[in-house]
Amino acid sequence: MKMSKMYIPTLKETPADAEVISHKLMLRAGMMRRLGSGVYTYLPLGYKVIRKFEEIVREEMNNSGALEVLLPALQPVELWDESGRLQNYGPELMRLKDRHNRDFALGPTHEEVITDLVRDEVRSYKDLPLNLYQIQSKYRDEIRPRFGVLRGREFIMKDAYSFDVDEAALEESYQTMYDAYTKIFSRCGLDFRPVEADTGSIGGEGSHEFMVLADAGEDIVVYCEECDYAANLELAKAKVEANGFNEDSLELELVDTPEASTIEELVESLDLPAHKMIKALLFKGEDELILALVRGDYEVNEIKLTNLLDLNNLELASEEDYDGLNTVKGFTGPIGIKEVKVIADELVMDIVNGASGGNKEDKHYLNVNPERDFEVELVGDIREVREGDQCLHCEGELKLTPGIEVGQVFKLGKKYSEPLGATFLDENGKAQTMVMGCYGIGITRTIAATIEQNSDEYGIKWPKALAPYMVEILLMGKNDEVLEEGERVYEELKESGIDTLLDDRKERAGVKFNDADLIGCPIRITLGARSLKAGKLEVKLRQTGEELEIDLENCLSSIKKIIKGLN
RNA sequence: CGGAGCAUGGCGCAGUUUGGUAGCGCACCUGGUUUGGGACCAGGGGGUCGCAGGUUCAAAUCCUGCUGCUCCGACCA
Repeated sequence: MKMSKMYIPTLKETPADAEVISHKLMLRAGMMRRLGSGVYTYLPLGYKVIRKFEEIVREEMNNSGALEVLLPALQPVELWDESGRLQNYGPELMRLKDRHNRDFALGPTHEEVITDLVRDEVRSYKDLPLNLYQIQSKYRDEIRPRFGVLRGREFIMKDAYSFDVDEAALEESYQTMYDAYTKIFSRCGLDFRPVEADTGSIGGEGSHEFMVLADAGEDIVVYCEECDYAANLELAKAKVEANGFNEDSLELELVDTPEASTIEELVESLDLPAHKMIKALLFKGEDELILALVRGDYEVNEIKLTNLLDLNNLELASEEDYDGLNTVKGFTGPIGIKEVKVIADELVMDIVNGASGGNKEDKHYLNVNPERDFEVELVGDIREVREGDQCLHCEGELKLTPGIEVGQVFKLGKKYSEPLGATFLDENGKAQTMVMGCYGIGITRTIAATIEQNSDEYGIKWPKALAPYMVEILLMGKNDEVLEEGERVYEELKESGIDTLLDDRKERAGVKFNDADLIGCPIRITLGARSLKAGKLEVKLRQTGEELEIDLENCLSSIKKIIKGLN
């Protein structure tokens, strides 16, 4: 493509409302523009990158036996009612009405639609396994869209849905997708990790997220330094280490702790280490209050707590919720509290002579011993893993790092096939419920994640698989020889299938260099009178900054060689 | 939904306190000089000052209401 015929409106100044690198650069490089909150228009350059990535996804999906379909974005709300997700998904669902006042939703995901299709079409076990996928715009009415395309309200996703005869077959489908995802993100040159993940509102029995490691990430990846354990902080587990308190239990004591209600203040005023404190947090479940206990040096992990109690909804209690519990906010503890379900983290249980809230203004208990001094209804793992905790599977230490979720695979089981009645006849002519899996990749989000991981102060540094153009040729000066030679090299590269951009604009050198850095094609060729005289081409690699000269004569083979060596 | 802020040409902003001819930089158009890291000179086009009311001789500026957007939080793939 010739720059003079292309439309790449680069910006010198950074748009004011862009926070993260990918957002700034996608705007500045002329890839996209904002239409409304969380809604973007993709310009030719941005769309070209999207299509490159979609092609990689298509290839790997097709190779793994999945079949591409196109599903409607516009979906009758009844389907969501039928699956039972209408309440659950609630406000995230983008709703609208047609002229007859019928309710519709713009699909945030397509489990219902695909299951509806398959239950009507697939009758026999001979048609299974089946894996259907689609790539299209999806919608989520985000509370707060942000970070450009990383959290938008309209975004492009690839979603695949597998249908199997039983759990064992699902396991195979799941593994196939897991492997395909690993291939896809590897081909993109991304630094990523598959991690164990919570299933959230999609539901199901097991899940992995594919995380691109980047500071802009909204998730926290927990990984082991020694083995390959990795999980989202939402459900990451660590080894239970004994507290090792070798002391006799002492008599319970109520002491004054004026103005001390945080753990730090208590460590100070009670002269007791944080790991001997019992931190108590009051939560509101669906129809009961829950007092969650963790050791003072840990935080409560709400997702673990929610899952342990098998709830759909859990939130921190409000001021009013404390009424009638025989306690005071800021001094809440398990001893003598009423009307609440007490849930303790496993590390709390072997605390000896600890401290807990006195349930009275400015009072705390000392020499608290679980079970002797208070009862616990349920003990489990409800604490958030900390950096440095010991790995559950080996002797290694756990590390925490931010990550961007670019893909997630789920074993759905019968979560949708059951309520929607997706059945088939087995070898014995008996009706069986299909076992499903679903597999998503955020297309536009992956593009942004790639930029988060590949940029510098001058612009984007595309990995070769996603680069809009592999090579950009900059023409220096306007003498005819430069133009002709440039055109010739451009045609030669193009004809051999190398996606090439020719900057033939009547711009000054500095403008071209800066735009080239911003757009970030992996290989930059500078062609001017100077090098032409020497029969050379100047090549600069965007990823490494490496500069080299190649002979003009057989530049094609040199370029091909260079491309092979790129990431 | 709670808190904070913003809305003036395509982009970034000033002007609002103290009401009186809408301005600057970038971008754009024309001509000229330049031409290997975001040139210079001259000329030019483009804005219902977010929307609706109100106060006033006069409103970008003061008052009321609304809308949109951004940030922090809650929430979320």
